[in-house]
Amino acid sequence: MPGVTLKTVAKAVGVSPSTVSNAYNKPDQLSGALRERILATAQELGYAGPDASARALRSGKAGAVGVLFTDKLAYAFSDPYAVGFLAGLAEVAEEFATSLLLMPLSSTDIAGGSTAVQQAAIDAAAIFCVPGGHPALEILANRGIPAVSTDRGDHPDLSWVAIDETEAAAQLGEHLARLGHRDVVVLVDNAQAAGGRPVELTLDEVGYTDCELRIQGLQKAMPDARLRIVSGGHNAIASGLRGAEFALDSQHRPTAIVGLSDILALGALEAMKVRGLTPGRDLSLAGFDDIPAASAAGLTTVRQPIKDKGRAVGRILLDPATTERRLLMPTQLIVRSSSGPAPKH
Amino acid sequence: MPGVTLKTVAKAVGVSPSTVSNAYNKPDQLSGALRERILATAQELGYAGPDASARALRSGKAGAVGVLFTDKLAYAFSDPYAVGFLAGLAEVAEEFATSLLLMPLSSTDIAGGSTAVQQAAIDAAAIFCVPGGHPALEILANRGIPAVSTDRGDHPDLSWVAIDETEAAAQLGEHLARLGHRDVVVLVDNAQAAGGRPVELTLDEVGYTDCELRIQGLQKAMPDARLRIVSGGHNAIASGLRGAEFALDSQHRPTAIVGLSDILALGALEAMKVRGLTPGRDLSLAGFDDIPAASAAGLTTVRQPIKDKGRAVGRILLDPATTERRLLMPTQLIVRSSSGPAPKH
DNA sequence: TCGTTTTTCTAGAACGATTTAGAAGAACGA
DNA sequence: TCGTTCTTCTAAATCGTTCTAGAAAAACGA
Repeated sequence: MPGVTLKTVAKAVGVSPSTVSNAYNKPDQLSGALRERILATAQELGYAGPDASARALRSGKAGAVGVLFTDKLAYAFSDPYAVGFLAGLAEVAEEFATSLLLMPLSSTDIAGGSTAVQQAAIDAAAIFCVPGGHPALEILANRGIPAVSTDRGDHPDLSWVAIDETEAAAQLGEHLARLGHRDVVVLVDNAQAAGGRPVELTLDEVGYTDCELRIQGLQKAMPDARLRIVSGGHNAIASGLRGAEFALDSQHRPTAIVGLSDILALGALEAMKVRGLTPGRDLSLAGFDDIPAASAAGLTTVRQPIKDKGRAVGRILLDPATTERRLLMPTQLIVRSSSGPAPKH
Repeated sequence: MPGVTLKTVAKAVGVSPSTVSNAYNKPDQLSGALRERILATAQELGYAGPDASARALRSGKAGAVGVLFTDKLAYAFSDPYAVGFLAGLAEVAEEFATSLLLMPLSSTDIAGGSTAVQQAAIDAAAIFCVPGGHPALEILANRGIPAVSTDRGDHPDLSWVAIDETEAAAQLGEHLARLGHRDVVVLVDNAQAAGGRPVELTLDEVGYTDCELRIQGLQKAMPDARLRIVSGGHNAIASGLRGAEFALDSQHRPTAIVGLSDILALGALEAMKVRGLTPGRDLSLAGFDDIPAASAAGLTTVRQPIKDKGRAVGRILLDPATTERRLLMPTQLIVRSSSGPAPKH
């Protein structure tokens, strides 16, 4: 029962440990007959094959790619956008017989060093929407683990697969400007408001670079508009709902609300429903990402090819044939019924 | 740059490797001053902390829980039901600072032993909808890795968190029987039909135990009904669509279609749309799981608490305080507009 | 002051494999 | 027949930790 190892098998068969190892890893290094005999004996002894950790240590390959998510891991699964990314990444991982290691990013004790980012046995890492400058990124860099981010970073070593955030937002901004919108509230994901009370933020307080760029893109495309940044908490329907309520109940009511993710925009849609407001007529609403639910809800949004993004990250990490280290994916403005002309004052 | 290890640091500071190890893992085993000094030197040398594989090898703990999915990994993400499970599991994993290792289950070469199930460095495993008797399960058992399945297994060692499949299906069966349905097509996930051509199956060919139980439950609750089992491929919208088309175009057209997952039922809904059939009037439709899209589509279904299922699996795997090894979760019939009285002949 | 306990640190043996270099024997060509 | 090339297998070193004892020094109680 206890401790059946390579050595045990080797002794039982009467060969050296190296040979047993070869039986598993390099079948052409030994005669077929012997290999059969080794495998049979192993089976008989209840040996389940080379130990994963030992192999990883000696050979320096873990056979797994780490995935780092913003904030709570459980949280990532509530956003179809994140799930789509994962699906694309998983597709490539599967192709290369590599596992995906989802690492929780508990910010507590990150200095102490007992986090998953420190401990995880991985060969490479995919970084999904983690704000630049996050300590976890430094840890990865320190460990010498190649990483690909979904956000353009300024660090020269970092690879990324991203979109032109500014340009994408500008497309949407132009659309809204053309419709005559001058008062816009932008809903963002923000930890400050996670307690439950919505907050209004300055551009500097936003935190995520991609969000900042989107807001700048919007502003650039609608120079005459007044943009306010509001957050109702993390990236979730409920946060969008709260943020939109805050915006709708404020003194100066906007004529358009832009969620920096469809999830947030869908939350805002709920808030409008409660108040009996019709999207596209009483108030315009737009999102980002174009998740499946967006089309069902008639939400104007900026589509990004999320699954392809996941695939591309996977290829950079795993496929030696891929030489491109930085990729800009196309985006597309999808106009639906939730956006319409600004109501005349 | 090359090979900075515990030893390097130890030598630099002038202490033994054990002490450096303790500085990281057992801070109370050495004076604070020395610890500070060690950590500082490590930083200086660019040492990123103990190597994951080496630690895993020596201590016997990998800090990760494996997740095994039916079929393609990329595939799992297209089903909100699977995603919900993952979310619940991730929640608990996060609590215990444990990573989640998603393992591809490529059936090729499973005998050869080079699969993720063989190689993965994991302490425990969650098995999601993998049919009993699958070789991967045996491998896990062989490796001595504790596992929890989402299906009731007959193996005495196996833990599980499941639902009473028969009873859950019987609830739905009674509902349909009461509505007067006598001709029912059951849509199932099946690899045989993955090529694209829908097939009609016998109960024995279904493969998945949980599906078999559901069909038996349906039959039990509607003894007078004629049940036909049809598959349009794997668990996906498109498969449901193809399976339903096959059923609707067949000689003996059913008055009700039951998808053994909401995803399959939603596919059937598409097929009905194309043909201009109104669910609940021209044809009744029901599913399983109650994913978010089901309520939006007005789909009658059997709800199961999937996130709780994930959480429970996580607790059994990770929480020593949890002693229960087998759990039956409650289910609930959710009647919506997609089911109605069978049209009079 | 002297034994006893506590704190702080170390030596050396695992952990379970893979890898490198090379030995022994078989097969081969001329 | 002899030197050469394969094929098949092995010995020993290593991968980078953590663990088990136990030693040395410091603190303690009486």
